[in-house]
This record gives sequence, structure tokens and C-alpha cells, in this order.
Amino acid sequence: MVAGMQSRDTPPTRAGGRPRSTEADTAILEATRQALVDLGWTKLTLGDVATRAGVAKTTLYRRWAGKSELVVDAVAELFDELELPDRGSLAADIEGVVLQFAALLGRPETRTALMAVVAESTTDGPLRERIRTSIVERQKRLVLEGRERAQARGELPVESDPETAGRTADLIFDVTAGAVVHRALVSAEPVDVEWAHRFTTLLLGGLAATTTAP
Amino acid sequence: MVAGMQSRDTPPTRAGGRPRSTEADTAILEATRQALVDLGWTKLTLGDVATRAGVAKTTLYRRWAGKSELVVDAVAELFDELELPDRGSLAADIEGVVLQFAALLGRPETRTALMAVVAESTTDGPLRERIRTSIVERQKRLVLEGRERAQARGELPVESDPETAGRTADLIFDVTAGAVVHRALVSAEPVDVEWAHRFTTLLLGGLAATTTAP
Amino acid sequence: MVAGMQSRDTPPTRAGGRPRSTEADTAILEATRQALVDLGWTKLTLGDVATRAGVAKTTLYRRWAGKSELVVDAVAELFDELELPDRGSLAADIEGVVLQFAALLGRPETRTALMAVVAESTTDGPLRERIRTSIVERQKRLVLEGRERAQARGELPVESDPETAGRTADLIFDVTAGAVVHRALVSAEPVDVEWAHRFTTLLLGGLAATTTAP
Amino acid sequence: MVAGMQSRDTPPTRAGGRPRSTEADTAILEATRQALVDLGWTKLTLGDVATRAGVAKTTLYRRWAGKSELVVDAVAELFDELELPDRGSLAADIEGVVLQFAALLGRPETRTALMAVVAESTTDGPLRERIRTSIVERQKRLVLEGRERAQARGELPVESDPETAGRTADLIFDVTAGAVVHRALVSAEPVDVEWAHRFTTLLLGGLAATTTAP
DNA sequence: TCCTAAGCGAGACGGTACGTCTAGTCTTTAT
DNA sequence: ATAAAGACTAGACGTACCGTCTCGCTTAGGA
Repeated sequence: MVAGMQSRDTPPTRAGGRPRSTEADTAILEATRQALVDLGWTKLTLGDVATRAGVAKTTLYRRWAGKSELVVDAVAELFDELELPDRGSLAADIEGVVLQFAALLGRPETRTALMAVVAESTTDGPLRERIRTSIVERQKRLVLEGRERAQARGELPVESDPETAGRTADLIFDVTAGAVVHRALVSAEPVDVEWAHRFTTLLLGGLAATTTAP
Repeated sequence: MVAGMQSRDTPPTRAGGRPRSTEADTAILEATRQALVDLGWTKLTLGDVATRAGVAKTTLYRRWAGKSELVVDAVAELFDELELPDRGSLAADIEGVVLQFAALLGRPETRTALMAVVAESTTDGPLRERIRTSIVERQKRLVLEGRERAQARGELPVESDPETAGRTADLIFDVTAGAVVHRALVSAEPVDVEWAHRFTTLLLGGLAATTTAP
Repeated sequence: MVAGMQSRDTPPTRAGGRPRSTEADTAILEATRQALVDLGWTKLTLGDVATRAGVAKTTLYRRWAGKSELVVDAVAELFDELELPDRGSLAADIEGVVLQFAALLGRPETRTALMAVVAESTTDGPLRERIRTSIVERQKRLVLEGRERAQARGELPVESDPETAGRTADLIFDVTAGAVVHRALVSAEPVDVEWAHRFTTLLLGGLAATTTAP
Repeated sequence: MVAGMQSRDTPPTRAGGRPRSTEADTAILEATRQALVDLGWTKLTLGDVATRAGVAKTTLYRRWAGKSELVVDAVAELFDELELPDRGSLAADIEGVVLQFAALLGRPETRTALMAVVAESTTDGPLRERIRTSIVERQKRLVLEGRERAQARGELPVESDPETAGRTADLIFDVTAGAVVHRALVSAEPVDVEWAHRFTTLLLGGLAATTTAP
């Protein structure tokens, strides 16, 4: 789950009156994902989501500012399902997470929503921030966990300078996530075991070059 | 230029009737790019583009099936401006093209449009094909040119198996384009000389690893 | 007024939700009449009516199925202004109502609209019924009132057979309304006091012939 | 036939060049009538008529100013089919022509077109004149022929004052045509033998009253 | 025989209105 | 105060016709 997500626009004052239905929240996010599957991003409408969730449109607008915000929350929950399984070696761990990520991008709701909200975010600062907070930064944990595990195994040296370490982690994250997304959605080619292996070889080879030669 | 682009839906038979205005085509594509700058993808409307181009809405719909197709053609022209400058070494060439690509993604019309049409293409097969034809496949030339030039310089061995060569080129393309896009649009961090240098080191290091070790 | 007109498409069930604005109704019908005056039937557009009434197009379409239905309701209100003044004799009463009807047909909104909706109704059954209900049947009251008054004065015998009485009333109605409309709109000649007098003489003479001779 | 109709906009100067196709004229008018049957007045479009006639739209616009003019010409030909059969008595003649007229109004092309062009003519002077010339005035011949025949039979006295005679003929024309049209199209009731008989009785009775009493 | 002016089919053009759809807001009654 | 219902303003959608135009081609009569 998206714990401590503090998403949505929390009501400022806690006063009297009928409390918000928590079931509505769940129903709306689930309905949003189903609508993404059925209709795709463009044809998804908030009125339709409201109907599917058995909720009034006003209830929806009371909680989210618009389509983009709603969809970010709906798909963020899916990204949290990603995890880094311990397969015994760094290479195997990377291959595993690449394939997991590819599987996530294979689901129609993620596929259509992810690029769309990123596109929206290019002209919408707050949305960009929401995406960073809810999705991007949260998933960098995978890189960090992988590195720690590899260092524990002795597969990677411990980088002393924290700034260099951070920049390297960012680079790995952009290269990995970017390559998988580009392969899957732009080139529209399959991300299979063979490709994951080839990519991992490239990444690890490059990583060695970055750490040895300044 | 987008030579021989055979885009749009060309009238099948060349019979009688007033011929289509080529000036209209130019005006529409230019107006589309300007509208992308001013309004972004979501707020761009075909009616507005038509007005800007001094053209009737019907003229627009006669040539393009919808917003996505139009925008793909409009931005495809920009991608054709990319070129691979000869900077003397493979590393310098890669850095150069990475920075060029980053500059292209820095332009608001490309920034907002590219992700949007890719998002659309996830639920629209013909559009996906159009993107591949007009943008993706066309730009792979940069990878191929770079490799040939490096082989001529003796920086890279000549790969004998054409299939392996093709797969490697595809991998390089996805990794490079994907990393730049992810860095620029998803992570929303600058793609500057320093990052380009670090990325190039990673890529060349990885490339060496892929070619030496199967 | 068009009391109890039960026109428009009344919402079937009375449940929750914001009630329809009655002010909008009034404004729309008035705007329709004004648009008929300014533009005539053909150039009248529902978008323009909506603008004049200060109302969104959807509000208009929520209440009426199309241009014809709207215009029927708008002019039906005018027909209800007709009344049968007591001028002391049957002949004078008839002349009076003929001139009133002619004056109504002289108003541009009625002039242009009446024939147009009748023309539409020839290929539109529901519309034909609406015209009958809202206009034709309602105005037959003038014939019935005139007859009752004449019978009270002793100018006309009381017809015992209700069916014969009904057929005669229908005939009088068709002849009178038809003659005035044809004179005013088809022949495009004035319906003045002189013509009204001549027509009344013809009608009353014919009426005597119908009642005496079977 | 509509002989000497001098309708359409004849080319002013007779110079060289390819002459207009007379087959096109025939085909267009026939196509117009068929389109009226199939689509009714409102949904009839000039483009569709052109297609049906196997003719280019420009050919159509070269000859007629618009939809109304075209339709007037197309239906005027049908009105010329009316004639006054000699049935031996004035009453029988009137009943005959009333039923003929009713039959004409029963045809869908006439039914939908007649009221429509009259409606148009209320805001279009030249069109009104065209209708008068092509249809109204042409059919008054039926009244005049009927009177002459009745006078020859001795059923009607010869009116000495030509002005009075003219006004009476106009009145009869408006009353008859108006009553039939109103019965058939507005009241939407059948014009059958029984009605025609009742109407004729009324008309002849009234006629006697007008001629005897000033 | 060629010339030339108009007619012709085809179809693109700038416009305008259509009737529908969605966005977000507002107004009602019920909880 | 929140909920469901649904009416409200605003405006884009994609389509259909309008009446005009621009093509290349045909069809005559006059030179």
C-alpha cells in the first residue's frame, strides 16, 4: 500500500458533519484502474469513473483536483508492488527487476497512464512534483537496495563520497527505467529474458567502467 | 527535411478535381508547433490550429485523422533536424548527439508532444506504427552512422553477424534515447555536459563488455 | 397563457437533483420568438437562441428535441392570445376573429414559423401531433364558442346530432383558417375589413345551405 | 408541361461556347422530386440531388440560385397536371377538382415541398414572386374555366363588372385551396368524397349568397 | 481546321451550424 | 458537512452542407 502517502487534498479543519466515506476512496481508485483498462487515458472521463464507482461526481471532485491527479494516485499503488527479489547475484537481481518492471508496463492501465501523466506534467509543475513524490522517488529504493545488497556480497566497492554515490544511483535509475520504457512503449518491442540479459551485461559493464576510470 | 515522408492519407487515385493546397500543409504543421508551445498538448484544439493556420477545420480533417496524427507529423519534422556531428572520437560523437537530443526535448513543443503521442499510441495501433515510421526508425540512423564512423576510425570492431549487429544497435538506441528522455522528463533533472559525459562513459564501458564477453 | 400545456419532455420520475430552471424556459421561448423576427425560420439556429436567452445549448436540447418542437411551443403561446370578442352578431364575431387571425399572421414570427413547422410535420409524425395538440385543437374553441353564442342569440338552430355538429365545426374551422392563411401567405394579398366581410358573407350563406339542405 | 416557363436564370448574352445540357435539366428536376420523396424538404441537400442526377454540383448552381428555387420548379411541373374534368354540373366539377388537388397533396413530394417553399417565401420576396408566377396564378385557370363552363350551362349568372368578378374568383380560389390544404396538412384529416361533398355544398351556398345579396 | 468560349465532373476550399460530449460548478433533498 | 442526483455554463468535438473555386477535359460554333 501507499503508506503515509498524504495524497489527496485533506480537509483542513476537522469539524462536525458527515465523515467522508473511506469505501468511496477505494471504489474510485479501483474504478479508475478499470476504466483505464477499458477506455485508455484519453477516453477516460471523470463522470464515467464516478458512475463505475457508484459515486456522485461531486464526491470525486471534492477529493481530487482533476483527471491527472486521480490517475497518478491510482497507478502509484501498482508501482508499490515492485520489489527486489534476492536472486543471489547483482546481475540476477537486475534482470529480475527489469522483468518485473516490464510486466508492470505490460498491464494496460499502467501502460496508457504512465506516459500520459508524464506528458501532462511537462506543463503542470504541481503534477510533476506529485509524480516525483508518489512514483519516481519511491522506486529509487530499488536501486539503493540493490547496491547495498551487492556491496554486502562484495560485488561492488563502497563509494565513500555520498554525492558521487547519489549521482551514480540516479544515472542507473534513469538508464534502467528509461531503457525499459523506451523498449516497451516507444520501440514497441518485447522486453523478454534475452533482452534483459543483454541490457544487464551492458549496464554492469558500464558500471565497472564508471567506477574504475574517473 | 522529411523527404519522401509519404505521410498523411494520400488520395488513392489521381483523378479530376482541385488539387490540395501544399501551402495549407506547411501552414498547418507550423501552426501546430506554435500551438503546442502556447497551449501544450491537452489544451491544443484542432479548431484553434485551423484558425492559426488560416485554414478551415475541414481542410485539417481531410488530411489527418485526429490530433495525434497531426502532432506526430508536426514534431517528426523537428526530429529530422538531429544530426551526428563528427567530433573526432566515438565518445565525443555520442556526447554531442545526447546534448542535441536533450536540446530538442527542451523545446516546449517536443517536450509536451512526445510523451503524449506515445501515451496515445498504447491504445492505438496505427498511431504506434506512424510513430515508429516517422520518428523512431528514422532516428536509428544516428546510431548506425556513429557505428560506421567508429569502425572506420578503428574504435570499434566490425561485427560480422548482421543479426547481432542489429540487436546491439537497437539496444544502444533504446538505452540512449530512453535514458535522456527519462532524465529530462520523468526525473526532471538537467541533461548537461557533465551528465552526458557520465552517461557516455557508462555506455562505452558497457559496449566493450557486450562485445568482448558473449 | 398556455396553461397545463404539459409540453416538453417532462422528467419521468421526481427524484433528487437540481430542479429545472423555469426562468430558462421563459427566456428561451421569448428568445425564440425574437430570433424568428430577426432571422426567420431558416436562419434561426439553436445556438443563437441559446445565446440570446443567456443559456447553454445543452439546456435547450435537454428540454426540446429540435428546432421544430421549440418553435411550435414558442408560437403556440401567441395563438392563445386569440379570443372571440362579442360584437353582437355572428357575422360581426366572425369578421372580428378573421381580422384577429390575420393580424397574428401579419407578425413576422408567426408568419415565417407556422408554415415551416407544418411543412416539417409532413414527414414527422410526433411533430404533427404536437401541432395538433398545442395549436389546432386548442383554437377550435373559437368555433365552438362562436356557435354557442349564436345559438344563444337564436341566430343558429341547435344541432341535435353531436357527430354532425362536430363535422360542421371542423369544416368551418378548416375553411376559415385555410382561407385566411392562403390569402395572407400564398396569394400574399391583404386580409382587410373588406375581404373579411366578403368571406363572412360567403361562409354564413354556405352555412345556411348546409343546415337546411342535407 | 410548363411551357414557356422561362424559369431558371437564363444566360444573358448568347455567345460561343458549349451549350447547356437539356438532359441535365430533366434529370435534376426528376432527382429533386425523388429526393423529396425519400428525404423530405429539410434533409434534402443540393449535393445529394446532384449525385442522384449524375451531375456536378456546379452544374446545379449554374442554373438555380438555391434549394427553394429548384424545388419550386420541380413541383410546379406537378401542379400543371391538374385539370378540370367536365362532370356535367358545377357541383360535380368542384368536387372533382377538390379531390384531384387532395390527391396531389397526398403525394409526398408535393406534401413536404409546398408548405416549405411558402414558408421560405415569407422572408424572400423574389421567391414569393416565383411561386405566384409558377404555381398560384397558373392554377387560377381552374376557377376561371369552371365559372365559364357553369355560365355556359346557365348555372351561374354572368357578372358584368370585371373587378367584382375578379375579386370573387380570388375569394373562391383562396377558400378552396386554403380549405383543402388546411384539412390535409394542418388538421391532418382525410379529404375524401364525403368531405368534398360537404365543402362543395358550403361553397355553392355561399356563392349564391354573395351574388344575390351585396 | 483550328480557335475559343462556355459547359462539364471532380473534388478541395473557407465557412457555419449541427447535435453530442465532457469539464467543473451549483442547487436541491436526504443522511 | 457529506452524499447522490442531476441541472447548469462553457466550449471542443467530428460531421455535414453550403456556395465558391480550381483543375483538366469536352463540346460546340465561328474564323
